[in-house]
Amino acid sequence: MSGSPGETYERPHRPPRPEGAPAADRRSGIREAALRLFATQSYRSTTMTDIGAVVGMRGPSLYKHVASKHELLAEIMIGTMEQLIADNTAAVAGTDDVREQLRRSVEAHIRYHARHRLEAFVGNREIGSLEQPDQDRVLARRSDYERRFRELIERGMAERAFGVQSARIASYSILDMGIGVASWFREGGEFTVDQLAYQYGDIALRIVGVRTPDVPGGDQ
Amino acid sequence: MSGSPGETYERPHRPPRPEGAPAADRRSGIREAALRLFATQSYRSTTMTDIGAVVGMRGPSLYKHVASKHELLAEIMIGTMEQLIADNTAAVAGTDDVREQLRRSVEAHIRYHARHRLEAFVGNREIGSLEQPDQDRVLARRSDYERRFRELIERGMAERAFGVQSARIASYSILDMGIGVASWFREGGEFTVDQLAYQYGDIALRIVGVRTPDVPGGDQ
DNA sequence: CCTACCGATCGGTAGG
DNA sequence: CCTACCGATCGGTAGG
Repeated sequence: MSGSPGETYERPHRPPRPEGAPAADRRSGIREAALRLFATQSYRSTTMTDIGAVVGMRGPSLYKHVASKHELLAEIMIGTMEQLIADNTAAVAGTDDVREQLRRSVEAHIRYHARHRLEAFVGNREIGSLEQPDQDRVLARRSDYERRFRELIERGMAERAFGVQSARIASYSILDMGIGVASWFREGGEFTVDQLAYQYGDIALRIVGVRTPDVPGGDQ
Repeated sequence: MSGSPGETYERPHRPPRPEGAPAADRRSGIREAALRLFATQSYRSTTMTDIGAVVGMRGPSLYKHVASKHELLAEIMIGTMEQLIADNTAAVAGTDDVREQLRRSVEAHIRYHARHRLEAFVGNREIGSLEQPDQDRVLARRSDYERRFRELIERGMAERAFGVQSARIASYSILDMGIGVASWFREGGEFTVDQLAYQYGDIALRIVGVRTPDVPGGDQ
């Protein structure tokens, strides 16, 4: 729930290149640098000079590897949504039980937001920075992703496994609490990613009305 | 959970001033215009010319009413946190029951995020755009606000009214799902602000392990 | 409240 | 991969 992920960078004149770094890694190195800078300074405030400095070249030299600054943002954001959708597909594949599918969906959601904090953070803050047609591409994938959770909850309702006042609000609340994880989670803190995922799985089940241990006054 | 709040503006050459608008309203009009533009285009992408166009003057003329563009952002963000804290103080004042205090705190949280979507949206996205000492001022108020929820949950645990694995995660999940409301809520949609607040109050109670109607299979 | 304008910044291109 | 540089933008000031 705090501000943007904070790190510090140095920006020497002609520096941090491992000399003989394979040209193939160039592009992914640039993407990683861009991601870090977009997350900490915002897309708009990050300059090509900034990105270049991290990977050890001048701003204009980046155009040998990428078409534009916007392309870097679009790749990050579309890749993020594709990964979330793929993870969700894998999560629900292993079982037919709607409770277990919800738990696994939420755990995958949390795991992604904890392990790929920067991607998730940028993905949620920079939607307005995307130009068309990339913005629509990302929004379409977001709708798809949201729909999976809503329909899962609706199925749980139909099977009388879940009980909520509104499947839409239940799904938003579950998704939004996961999104929040990208803002405050830090590896090496009080909880591991796995512990976090499990706890949020429990919380999601409680939201849809499934009984979980740790009820008030003991585990009855 | 969608993108930024979308509206459209016109930017005529010398336009939308009600002619004899009281000079006292000038400043608040400018703040409102800035808020809308910061929310839809981001702080960084909003120019003084943009803001001036909304209130019917040239960019440089704004400096007769405000000290800087940054001052507008800082006022919005500090004001947002102060209001949230004041609302929370009022919310817990009317009762001693920890369940009822949590419900009212969450309802106030949701109400603010639904009624002041733009403030909340900007308040959560533009923290990194704030310069010191304003950023620290806002972060200090955020910590205060978060602590209120965490300590309330801890009290509920001590009184055996609540049962959670981690008060910190429970409070983050509750706060974060409320923050999400600012992204997707639209007045005139499926739910009124009051209905929304009530439903989230229920969800929060479920998260902390308090039984609520609409359990699976009827209301038990 | 306006025009003129300063000083600085930035994405991207040219042409090695 | 670099330097030089274009064209455009922007916050803010000067001086009415």
